[in-house]
Amino acid sequence: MMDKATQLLNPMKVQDDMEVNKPDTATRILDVAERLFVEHGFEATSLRMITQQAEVNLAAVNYHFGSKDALFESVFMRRIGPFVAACLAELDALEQSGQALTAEALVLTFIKPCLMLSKDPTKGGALFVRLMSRTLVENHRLLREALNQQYSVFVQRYTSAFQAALPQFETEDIAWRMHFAFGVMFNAFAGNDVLKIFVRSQVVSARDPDMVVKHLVPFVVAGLTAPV
Amino acid sequence: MMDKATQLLNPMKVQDDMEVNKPDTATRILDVAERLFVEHGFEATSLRMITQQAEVNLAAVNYHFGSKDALFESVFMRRIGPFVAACLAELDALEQSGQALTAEALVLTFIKPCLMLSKDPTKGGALFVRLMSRTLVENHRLLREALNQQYSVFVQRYTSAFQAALPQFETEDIAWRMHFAFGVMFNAFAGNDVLKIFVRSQVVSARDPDMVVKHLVPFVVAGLTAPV
DNA sequence: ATCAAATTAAAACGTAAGTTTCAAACGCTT
DNA sequence: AAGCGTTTGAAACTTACGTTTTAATTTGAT
Repeated sequence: MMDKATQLLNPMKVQDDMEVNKPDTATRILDVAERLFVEHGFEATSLRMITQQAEVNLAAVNYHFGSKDALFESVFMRRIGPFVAACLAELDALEQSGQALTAEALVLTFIKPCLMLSKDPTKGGALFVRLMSRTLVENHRLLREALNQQYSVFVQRYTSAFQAALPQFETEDIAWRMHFAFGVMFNAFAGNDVLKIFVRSQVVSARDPDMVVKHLVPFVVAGLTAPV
Repeated sequence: MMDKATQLLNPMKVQDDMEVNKPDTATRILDVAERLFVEHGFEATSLRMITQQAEVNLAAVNYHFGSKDALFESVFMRRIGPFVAACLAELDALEQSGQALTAEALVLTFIKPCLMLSKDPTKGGALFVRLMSRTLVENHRLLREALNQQYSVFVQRYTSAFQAALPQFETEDIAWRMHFAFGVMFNAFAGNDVLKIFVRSQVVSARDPDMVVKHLVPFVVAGLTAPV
């Protein structure tokens, strides 16, 4: 298997393809797998569904990724790194800007990357947050280990920042509020709507990311800053 | 197959059992299936896992419920009806009590049934809300149809109530806030914690329902009543 | 042009899934 | 006690899954 670094050094390869802009096999698998994992979940998505829609051979998955488990990990890891990095960059920028460290400003450091991703199809679009959401409830063992080791800094940074922004609250209160706040935000961008179980067409279903943010920010900020 | 009504007329049957308090086959299947569906999801739970743990024969599932799909529907429907009824009863009680129709009071009409269920193992305990949560993201087609027809009144009643409690907001704003509010509440009781993906032990993980409520109510009420 | 490595293709493998079958056991009425 | 509908039990069936194997093909460097 040729590694990514080698591929990037030879971009002419794609020009030889008959079909223009058709990504290589591994990328096509990742793209289709991401969409199907989000739509149907990990277990309900078969390698045959993936390879058919990606127009690649069945064996290509095991050749490029090793196993279905490893494919899922690759799908997830492709997105999580850049996303966390974007959030931390926003945090850095805010802290070094000299602006007041308010709850709203902190919320926006998370929302802006979400919004950016939601609008960029090449970065998985709105699919990524939905993938996170599904991953959360499906609770993959392997993923937990890797994420704990690599991205615990994400929570630590936000915890410190919120403690600085909301000094009037105790650590435990802040933990609860962060728990709720990130929950709402993730579910909002993922389009999870409990009420949609019961009624057919909610206004909320038309999920324009900008509209989500417009209503989401006041709600979350109010929750975070509410008196105990 | 003997129907439930007939069974209830013959309670002596259980007394004949060697093992005391051992529910009948169908109930044992429902109980185990509920737990496994919550823990592993619908697709990842096999009928063989269920029947082994329930100590019943494999064919019993198809005999009593018809199919795995139908079993899931039975598992879900056993809980949703009483839960919605409990919420509506709280709503009725509140509206007829003459108390002020505040956002907090409305929130409590939802939270009290959640809390009640969470503490009653015979009613599925905390499992039910987690089942709702998983069902939401797994998005079963069959279930949607049934729920839309039966329980749209749930959303309608709460929508009317919140419109009365928050007359200063427009209908669309209220729809968004309800969307967020019910999302937080469901996820709180379901124990879904996005941050738990990144760090091993959150305080929130120790999920005492009373603690959840204590922190949840101020957060949700603040979000619902925040100025636009 | 040639050769070795990387990739793709087709087929088969072993396993586990949901479902079905049919006989045995049980429970209730007569 | 007999008979009949209900329930349970053990086994087999069909299908689909993830994976492996082997050969064909393509690719890139010599």
